[in-house]
Amino acid sequence: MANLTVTPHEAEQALGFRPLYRQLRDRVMQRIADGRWQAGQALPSEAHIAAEFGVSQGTVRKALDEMAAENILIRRQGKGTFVAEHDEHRMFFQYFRLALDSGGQISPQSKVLSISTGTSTAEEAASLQLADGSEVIRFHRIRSMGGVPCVSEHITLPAQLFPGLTASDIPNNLYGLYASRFAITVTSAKEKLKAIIAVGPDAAALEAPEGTPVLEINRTALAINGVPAELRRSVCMTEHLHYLSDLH
Amino acid sequence: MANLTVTPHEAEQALGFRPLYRQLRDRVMQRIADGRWQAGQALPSEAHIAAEFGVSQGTVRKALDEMAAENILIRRQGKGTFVAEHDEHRMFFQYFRLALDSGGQISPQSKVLSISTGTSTAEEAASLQLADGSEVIRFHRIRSMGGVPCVSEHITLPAQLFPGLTASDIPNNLYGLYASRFAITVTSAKEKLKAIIAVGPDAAALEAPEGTPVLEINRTALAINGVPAELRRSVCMTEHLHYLSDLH
DNA sequence: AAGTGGTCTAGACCACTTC
DNA sequence: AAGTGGTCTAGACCACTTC
Repeated sequence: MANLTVTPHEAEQALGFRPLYRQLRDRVMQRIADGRWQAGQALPSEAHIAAEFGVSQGTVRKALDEMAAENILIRRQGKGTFVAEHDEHRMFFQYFRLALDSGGQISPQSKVLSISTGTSTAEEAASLQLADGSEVIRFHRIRSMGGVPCVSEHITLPAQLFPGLTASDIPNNLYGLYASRFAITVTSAKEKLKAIIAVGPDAAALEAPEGTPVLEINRTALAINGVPAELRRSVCMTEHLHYLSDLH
Repeated sequence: MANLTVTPHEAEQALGFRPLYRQLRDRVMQRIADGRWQAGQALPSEAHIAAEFGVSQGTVRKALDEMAAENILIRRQGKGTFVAEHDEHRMFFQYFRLALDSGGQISPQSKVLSISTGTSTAEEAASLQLADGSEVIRFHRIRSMGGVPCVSEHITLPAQLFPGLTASDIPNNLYGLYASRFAITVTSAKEKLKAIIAVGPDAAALEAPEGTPVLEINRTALAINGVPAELRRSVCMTEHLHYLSDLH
């Protein structure tokens, strides 16, 4: 185990006890991150990995099993261990919880109505854990299904994390863009929902008559390191749509 | 391993391959279910369990680790393995997603307004996977926070699963009652949310003025075996409340 | 010092997939 | 037949808790 940490005793001194299989896990993660082992491809067999890193197959197994439990790897008996493909479609619907009452889950079209930069309000700064008055990027977009506007979205981003973002860059799947261009991987989000009456620019963008009840969703999205990366206020027409929530 | 299934070959014939550690898991589950190992109490040590069931300590470990991952057991190095306490409070808020805008999560008071039995509608039968026209129990209750009505709930139960349920039985925490009195443990639920305008008996029960936007939640709750056990339509005032959704 | 779960190893054999 | 991950065992040693 010359390649990994050292003796248990030294490791203990340095940063508490860190098991071999976790050290191995770190190194496997590194290989995935630097592209030596690519998404969708097979890793070497347990035996090969064990030989290369100088640990037992049992230790390799423990590291890979842990990563499989976190959906980083996929293991298939008889075939091998593969780097998971966080495919676009699945990722998208993980954070898009609106579905048609009739059953289908369809992808909406998006159109950016405005984009601007400015200084954060006290509330934004608090939610994004920024210093007061930090630079933020704001944009407003409308999402439609089959040509019918259904969601009006107001998004606020810390400018520091998204240098050079402009309206022309904005695709339907924002979190894919955040990951590929800004190395910001959204891993969780917290949403607060309310029923309100549509008013002002939202009502206009949604073509909602006076007094229409709409679903307001306030989201804070967190990056992989737990840092808030996005605020999003969505106003949704729910006449033919609903929001799906799974409780476990 | 005379106590567990038999030979691998026979098991294979019977129902496909079922590993030893899973068979052991089943038997441990049974002991927890029949009360021989009670919530909050320690199990015998891995070595004792291994000896009693005639398997290796590694196999015991694999069974217990799996149950720990599912929050059925809690393992503490140096202390032992304990049956998890699915405490009331945690269980309740797992399925009660409404919180005050001001921050606190408070438990609402409940009052049953009406209860009746009848035959299921086609829609209810489909959602509960019952034969058309099966007997169901329906009740309507109102939940209040600090004396202010906030949720109007319409609940439909398959009468077969809840024999002898009457209005006087109904506590604030229904799922606790289902588990303790009817041996029905709700383990997951799917909710569909919409924004609507309060009308009829809901508006009356909520003391909602004409045109008030409210959050409508349609829940299907599933028991441990995956069988639908309850339908619940909740109509919520969200002026000072919001619905919390965590996405991962 | 004694008891608990946690880590790590080495090795046998099995289930599944591919050739 | 050969290669993969999955199961199971036995045993050594370690980290943590309690006495």
